[in-house]
Amino acid sequence: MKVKIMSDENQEPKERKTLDEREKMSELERIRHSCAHVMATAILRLWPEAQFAAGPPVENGFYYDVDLPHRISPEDFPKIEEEMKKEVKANHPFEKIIVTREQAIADSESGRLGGLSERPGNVSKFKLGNLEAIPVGEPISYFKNGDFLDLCAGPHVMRTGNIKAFKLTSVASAYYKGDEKNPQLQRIYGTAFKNKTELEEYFTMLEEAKKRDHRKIGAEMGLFAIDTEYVGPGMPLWLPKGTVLVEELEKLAKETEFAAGYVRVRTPHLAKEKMYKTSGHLPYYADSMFPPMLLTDENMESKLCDLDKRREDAEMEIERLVADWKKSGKTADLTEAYESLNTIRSLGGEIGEVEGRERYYLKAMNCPHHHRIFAAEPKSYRDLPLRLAEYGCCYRYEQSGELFGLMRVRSLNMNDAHIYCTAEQFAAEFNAVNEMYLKYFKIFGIEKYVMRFSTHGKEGLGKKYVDDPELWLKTEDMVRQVLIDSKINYVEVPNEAAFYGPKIDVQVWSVIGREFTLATNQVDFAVPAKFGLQYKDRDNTMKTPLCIHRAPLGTHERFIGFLIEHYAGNFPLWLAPEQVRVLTIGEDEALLNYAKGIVSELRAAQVRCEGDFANDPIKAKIANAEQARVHTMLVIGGRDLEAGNVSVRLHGKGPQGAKKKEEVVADIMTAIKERRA
RNA sequence: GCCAAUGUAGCUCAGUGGUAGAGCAACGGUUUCGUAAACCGUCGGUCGCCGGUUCAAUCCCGGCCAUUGGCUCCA
Repeated sequence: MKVKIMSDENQEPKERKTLDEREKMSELERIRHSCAHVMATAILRLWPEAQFAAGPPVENGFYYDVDLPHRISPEDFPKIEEEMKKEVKANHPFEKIIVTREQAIADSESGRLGGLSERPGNVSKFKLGNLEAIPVGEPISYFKNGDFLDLCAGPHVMRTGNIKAFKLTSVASAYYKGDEKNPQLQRIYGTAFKNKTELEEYFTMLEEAKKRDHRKIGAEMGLFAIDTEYVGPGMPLWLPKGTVLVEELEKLAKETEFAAGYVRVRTPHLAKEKMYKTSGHLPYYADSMFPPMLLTDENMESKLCDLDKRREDAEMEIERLVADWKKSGKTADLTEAYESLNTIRSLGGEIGEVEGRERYYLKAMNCPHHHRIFAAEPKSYRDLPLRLAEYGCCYRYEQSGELFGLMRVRSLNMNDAHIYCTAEQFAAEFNAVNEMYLKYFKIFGIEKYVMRFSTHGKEGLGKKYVDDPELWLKTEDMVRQVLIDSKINYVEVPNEAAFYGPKIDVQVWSVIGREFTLATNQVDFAVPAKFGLQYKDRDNTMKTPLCIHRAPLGTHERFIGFLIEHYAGNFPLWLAPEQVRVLTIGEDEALLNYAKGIVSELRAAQVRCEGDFANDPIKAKIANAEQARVHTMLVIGGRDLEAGNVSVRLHGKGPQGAKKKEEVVADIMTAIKERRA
């Protein structure tokens, strides 16, 4: 199962690890890295022609990239594992051998490196490539276990027998050195632990994690559905219970933003091509947008149809002339016919190009629309900061292999807002946005987070993106200062900025260890100018505002996906799709009236309350309610009726005893109002 | 988009070269039960879609679609 996802971080370290850093490998990493060598040994016994590339330890195990005509499938795992066991049992030492570069090159060319023996004609090409990456002066070493000789800096465990517990897990493809231009290799994943118990615990943990998977819980609770046949992949339908989550989040955002001085706007889902040409999104982002819609009027349709017919006729005429020519043997003049065809063809192109044929795009982001709202009315410095907020629905054409439940979708609702401000106002505004993040983290009990501050690379200054190096540096300094001043947990990542400015991504981890980029916060000093956005300053001159893009709750889709796993579907009362269920014991009329009265009272107070008055034993009703993850169950029998009580039971926490009805209702209302955890 | 695996009832899963089963859910009854499942019955499937091999395909082969695990990408 995928534990690390949505990472902006490249899995492969961009910089080579130094030998000192490698020496710091933990015991477990050494075991795993050594296990990768053992796996390579096993694969070579089965397929001696295999060529290996890189085999590092990773977060939950290890992999080794291999090039092999035979496609390894999970069916091959048992026999590979069998060979691995033999190698472990042989208990070969991992011998370190220091060699010269010349020696290493010679051993690669003979096919010896990454092999069990010399393999004439089968050059260890990837090892040769790896050698080139080793800086001059750094010692070059081999590690040898049994017959397997590998170019490797180590470190390893002492002997193959030290690998006590391992299992192969999956196959994937990967590009050599992670570069799309390089050949694809088969990446065989496995994991290893210090002992069998820990290995088993790991797989048990994976099973547990599966139970919290938002896709599973989403289906169980009836939160969302993805109808790939009729709606399309990556475009979730929010079912009634999931919509509750959506609307509660919107309510939270609207209240928070209102208090922070935001104003709300609404915009269409489409815009003309000019919008995205102006914003500069098209050249950078076209692949991620749905293809444009081409608008033609009826007149043009018929013209194009007519042309199609004329073109076909012209082509047939040429065919006929050619056929006659062949048949009769007499030369014929085709010039005229071809000229006619070409004229028709060019007419088609012209019609396609003429004005009036508009391209519309589904919006992939809300900012350009908001910029046009800024532009809709003249602005003065008194209007700033202007904070435009919208839960805007965007569409992104994510690659098919990227779609993943609610976490990576093609239709998304962003908790979006754009803050237009002056450079002087920037720090305070940016800081207020950060405060908002922290407020939300507190409400949801998100303790582990990191803000990734993405800046442009040095070589990118003034070239790749916005051609104003000074502005870049100045803005980055402002952001950095705010982050430092607010003592927020952040890391700086060069080279990953948006094309219009530096950005901050907020990374969080769900309880099952999944990593998410939840929210984003970007500085834009480029696009407002492209749209000619200006305000009149005190000195009566026109100036361009800065813009902060921010989405503390990210998108509904990803945030709710995260929340489902975070809470394992056991939402706090304020979020729970079904907050209260009243369960009756027996069918006495007075009892039913009492129960129905409670349901009405709670619903009148906007509490999501249902009644289960069915003809089932109370045990069954409770089992149903527990399974549906109803937050609060109010069990009512004869005893409660007489005393004016309700017996409270909380989901996952069991019975809480009988209490006065008024007291319970009041407590429910307070817990919801406070968004109690 | 690339590599691999998977696709049987709403859900979880059996199964076979001779057109399919179980449990739960749903529906209809019976049951009147105090904190996680009372009993009986009924309904439910073009075995992902399209094509091929075959007397016969859910099963074998090919293509497509979708999902999953990775890779690449991610404003």
